[in-house]
Amino acid sequence: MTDHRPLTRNQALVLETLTACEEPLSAYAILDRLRGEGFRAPLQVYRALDKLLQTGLVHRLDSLKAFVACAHPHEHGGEATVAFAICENCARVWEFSDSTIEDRFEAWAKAENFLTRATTIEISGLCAACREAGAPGEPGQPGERGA
Amino acid sequence: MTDHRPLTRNQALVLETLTACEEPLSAYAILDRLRGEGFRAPLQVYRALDKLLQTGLVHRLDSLKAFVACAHPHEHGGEATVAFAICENCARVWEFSDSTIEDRFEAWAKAENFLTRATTIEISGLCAACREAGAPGEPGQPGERGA
DNA sequence: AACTCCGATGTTATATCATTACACTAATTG
DNA sequence: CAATTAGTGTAATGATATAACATCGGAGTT
Ligand SMILES: [Zn+2]
Ligand SMILES: [Zn+2]
Ligand SMILES: [Zn+2]
Ligand SMILES: [Zn+2]
Repeated sequence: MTDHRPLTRNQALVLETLTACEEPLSAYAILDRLRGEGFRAPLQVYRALDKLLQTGLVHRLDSLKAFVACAHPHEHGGEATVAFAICENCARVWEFSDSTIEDRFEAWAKAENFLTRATTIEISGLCAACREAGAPGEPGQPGERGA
Repeated sequence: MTDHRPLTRNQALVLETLTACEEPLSAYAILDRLRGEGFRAPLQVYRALDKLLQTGLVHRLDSLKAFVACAHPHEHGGEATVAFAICENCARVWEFSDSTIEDRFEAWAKAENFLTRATTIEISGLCAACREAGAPGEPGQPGERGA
């Protein structure tokens, strides 16, 4: 199923950009950072992202409309359900999974005869560092997304 | 916190539109359905939605970029974490909550000292009816979203 | 009534996110 | 070689969401 051919130049550049960045980046923010490498159009980014999403090297955060490199020690091929905690202040992301949570979702699906294909879990809030440093709105370090 | 003043005309119209529809609707789909009532611009819809989202009468499904009326028997004011199961074939949505799941998220947050503000859970797949009727991709009844 | 405040409204323009369409290149394979 | 497949470059377009500004109307005061 997982195709795993080596990454192309565009795919590698997009992945490097995301890996080098602590925060999620929008597709257009990635584009801007890769103009020096010859990127000119959104599609070049979106197409690379499509592939990286398929292979699990990158995740899309629906609540931010942005993308992050997978930073989780787990193997994503195993299709484990992953949750993302996103700090609204510094924009950092934590990936974690919990087998009990997975079990409960499976139980619900079984009871309802629902065939699960994908599960999206995103938690927004304040990370430990930002709780101490600043306040729930006061930017400690704003952590600008985008350009 | 919850303001609960009576709904304005625009808010009521948007809510009625969503309630009358079995599927989630995009803001622009709502706009199209309300042109007969005098709606002309996206902002009229988005502003009404903002209020309805605040009061919990409507939910936004990030994975669909669409909105649904709250159909859950629960009281949303209680801030219970709700999960949405979305059929990719017929677009119908099921809302449910599970205290064990909530407990596990709380446990993670406590361990990480993360202050949770909102939790988004969306499960995509095939509902029981569509599993029997059709196939995992073959449209039994496509269930067109949007216009 | 006149004044003020505040939430809602109407309208135009703009920003942001994502895809369609088409022509082309490179590697693979029979 | 021809056929297939994935990837690429470019322009145009579509879909989703917000900014900015003027106005309106009710509630509470004076
Ligand atoms: Zn991951
Ligand atoms: Zn933080
Ligand atoms: Zn609800
Ligand atoms: Zn269905």
